[in-house]
Amino acid sequence: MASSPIWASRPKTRGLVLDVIRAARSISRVELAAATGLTGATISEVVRELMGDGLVVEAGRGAPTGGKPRTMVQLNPLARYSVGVQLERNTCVVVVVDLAGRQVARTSFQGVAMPPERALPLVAAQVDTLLATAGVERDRVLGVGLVSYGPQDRRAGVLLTPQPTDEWLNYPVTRRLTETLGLPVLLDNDAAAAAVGEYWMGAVDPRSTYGCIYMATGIGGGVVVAGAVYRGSSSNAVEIGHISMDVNGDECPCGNVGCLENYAGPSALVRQALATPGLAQRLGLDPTAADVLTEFARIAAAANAGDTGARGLVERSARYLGHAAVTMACLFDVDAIVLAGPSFAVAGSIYQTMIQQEMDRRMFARRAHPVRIVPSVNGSDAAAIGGAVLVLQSELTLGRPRPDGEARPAPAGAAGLH
Amino acid sequence: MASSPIWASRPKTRGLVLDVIRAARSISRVELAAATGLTGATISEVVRELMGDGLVVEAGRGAPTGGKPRTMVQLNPLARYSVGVQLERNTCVVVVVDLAGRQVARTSFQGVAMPPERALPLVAAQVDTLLATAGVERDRVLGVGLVSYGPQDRRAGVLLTPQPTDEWLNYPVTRRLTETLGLPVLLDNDAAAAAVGEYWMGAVDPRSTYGCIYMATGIGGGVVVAGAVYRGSSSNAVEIGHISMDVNGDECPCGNVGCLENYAGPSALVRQALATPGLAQRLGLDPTAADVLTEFARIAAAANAGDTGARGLVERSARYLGHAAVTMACLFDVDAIVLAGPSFAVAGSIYQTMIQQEMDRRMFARRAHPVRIVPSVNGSDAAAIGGAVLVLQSELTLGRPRPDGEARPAPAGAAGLH
DNA sequence: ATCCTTAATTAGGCAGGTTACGAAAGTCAA
DNA sequence: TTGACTTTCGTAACCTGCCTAATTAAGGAT
Repeated sequence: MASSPIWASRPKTRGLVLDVIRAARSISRVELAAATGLTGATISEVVRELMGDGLVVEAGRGAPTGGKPRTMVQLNPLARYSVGVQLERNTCVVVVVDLAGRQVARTSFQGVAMPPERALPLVAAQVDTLLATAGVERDRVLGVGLVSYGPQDRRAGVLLTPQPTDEWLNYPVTRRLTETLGLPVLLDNDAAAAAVGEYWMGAVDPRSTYGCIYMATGIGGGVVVAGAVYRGSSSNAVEIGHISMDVNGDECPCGNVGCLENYAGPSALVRQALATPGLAQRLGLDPTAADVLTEFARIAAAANAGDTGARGLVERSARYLGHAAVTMACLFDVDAIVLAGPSFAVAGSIYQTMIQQEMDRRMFARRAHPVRIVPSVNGSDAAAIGGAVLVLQSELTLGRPRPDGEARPAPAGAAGLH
Repeated sequence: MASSPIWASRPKTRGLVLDVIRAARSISRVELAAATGLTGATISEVVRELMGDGLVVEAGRGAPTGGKPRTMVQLNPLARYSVGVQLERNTCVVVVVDLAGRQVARTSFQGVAMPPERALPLVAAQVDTLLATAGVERDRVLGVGLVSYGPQDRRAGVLLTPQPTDEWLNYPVTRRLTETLGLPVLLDNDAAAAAVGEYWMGAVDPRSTYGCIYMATGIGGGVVVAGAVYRGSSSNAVEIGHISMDVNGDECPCGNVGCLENYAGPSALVRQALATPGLAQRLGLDPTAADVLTEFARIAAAANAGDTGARGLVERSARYLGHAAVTMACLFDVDAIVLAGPSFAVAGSIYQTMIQQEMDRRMFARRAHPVRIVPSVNGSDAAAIGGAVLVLQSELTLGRPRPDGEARPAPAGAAGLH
């Protein structure tokens, strides 16, 4: 029953209305009409359809206005769910969220740094048990959003990086997971996912253009324009971790020189801390530790606690990130930049303050509007939640782009670049 | 007659069809159906309407296919015109283009570095005489595209920079020109205009995402996604001239440090040449010259001719531009970057070669697709032509966004950033 | 000449919106 | 309490823009 075709008719209008209801949390039909530009008649009908599908429920009356009071409608969070899976270098986070984007279950585990043939069944098992323990019926799950760092072929559902192990390169992750789980699987970039996550949670103005810097082990970026991810030509946009901060800097495995990640990323900070006499011992860093994030967390904790050495490292990193943020703002003309991911979660306030400072100093004169630096509302799990949200968005509010290629064929007589 | 309402009905479909016809130059109805995804019936009707407006004409038959031969249709270039006006620091270029984007008249003059009250009437007079001498009837002119460097409030039609003189800041340029000329006036960024100019001329794959670096006195940037300019939150996106190339670099009036423009821009090169002993005399540079572009042209000419000193300067500039291009490609994920504007027109091949080299070295490993660096098909006047093209695009192929604000009001219950 | 193939037009229908209007449900003042 | 007024929401009738299906047009092959 729940698996009735929710994309039955007029998918675009339904999606638009659903999106406005979500953003407003609770809204009346007249307000919906004003917000969407549709008429009351159309709204009435669309809302009735949505209620028929159980996606939306009426909830009380609005404030008295002198006439018939407005009846408010809101999402029925229990109507549908989606799963977000984030693959980091060695850890994996799985979340289940409801229609409103709220987390209803979460688990995480280490040890995915193995070939996909062995890792993906583990992931699938975790998804299965998480859904079971959370008591979520399978036919109410819209799909799985799989997010990861690094370049990828989103359409093909394939990673273009030989990490964590060589076998991952070009391995059909999406297809494999779809087969094992029996659920639609979407692949996307972690930072892009974190960015839309903010939108879905209502943390940003829906009309705005904003960016996101996502920092876990590496540094990624995403930009959202009016609720949609900026994709570029191959969905590998906003690779902010590998823009050059110094034309004379060290060569990076990526091919570029002086990459941001090598100055400001957690790996770089841990390396710098280990190279600073005395600091490593004082913070209890383990030079042989495999997990960069926990080592970085120690540095961040020390910086927060007032350790001068640690704070110096973090501030240096923040200054570089500030410059990168200015570059992002210059190029994308954003209203705000969200800081998301586990590494900002442990040292967010230092980063936020310093990046905002750099932004105000470097951008102030040139623009009518300021650029705000804000922490993510989804904290450490922003990417996984964002992955789940991407599924919600693609299944509910976008105009149902069929997964089987483009609707519109290539213009026949169009010339290539000559 | 020519001023009949060309946006009569189904503006979106008409725009789409017109755009495909333009891109293909000559195309049959069946091919139009395939390219747009519409059916032959709809295409028939739309094409008939377009022919009724005189925008499109039948032109011969297609190659035999075994059945009834296809009748080809193409744009009627003489049906409509538009005007492009580019304001540089001290010079102004005015062009008239036809529907196909081809230049039918051009003029340029110096001496706009005066208050707008005096400069704009001059510009208007030039537009008037250019239209008159070209023999273009006024009611066939769709409008004027005014393009300029620096930050601007595109909606309000106002420049946000106190250049060339203080009075320009916040002066209602668009409104003033509209009044004097009696034609619709659009304000836009010169680099963004140059970028769409390429699209309209059929120089790029219509489905691609590509960037443009525009270099006149300063350096600007633009990005086009599927034929539409990437705008960001205030239409001041892709300010590539002011991204930082060195976190320890000199402070720029813009507020940032180590701005690209101060390493690689023509002003910087002229300054560097004047500071190089012997070079200034050898190239015949005038330390008191007001016009940077002609001085830069001397350096470029010498570099092309093999002067080692001059070539060194240009190559240094090209290397910096190469790094900036890599940053642009990293963030926007573009297929190609077009080099446009007068400064590339005089030293294009050196720049193109070196920027392509940097791109291949710095980006190669990370992506499935390469990024091509290509010269503009519109050469030195790319921005002015682009300005005219923006008018064509807005009047003909876009879904006719009325100039009086947004069609869709703000979502009522939507929360701001909290 | 007749048939086959492909192109373009015509005719009719449906989806998804619109405007116009009326019923329902409240507030407010006499 | 009651009638006047305001506002919401649903229904009815219509309009636009596309579709499908059938028809006409214009070649080539047999």
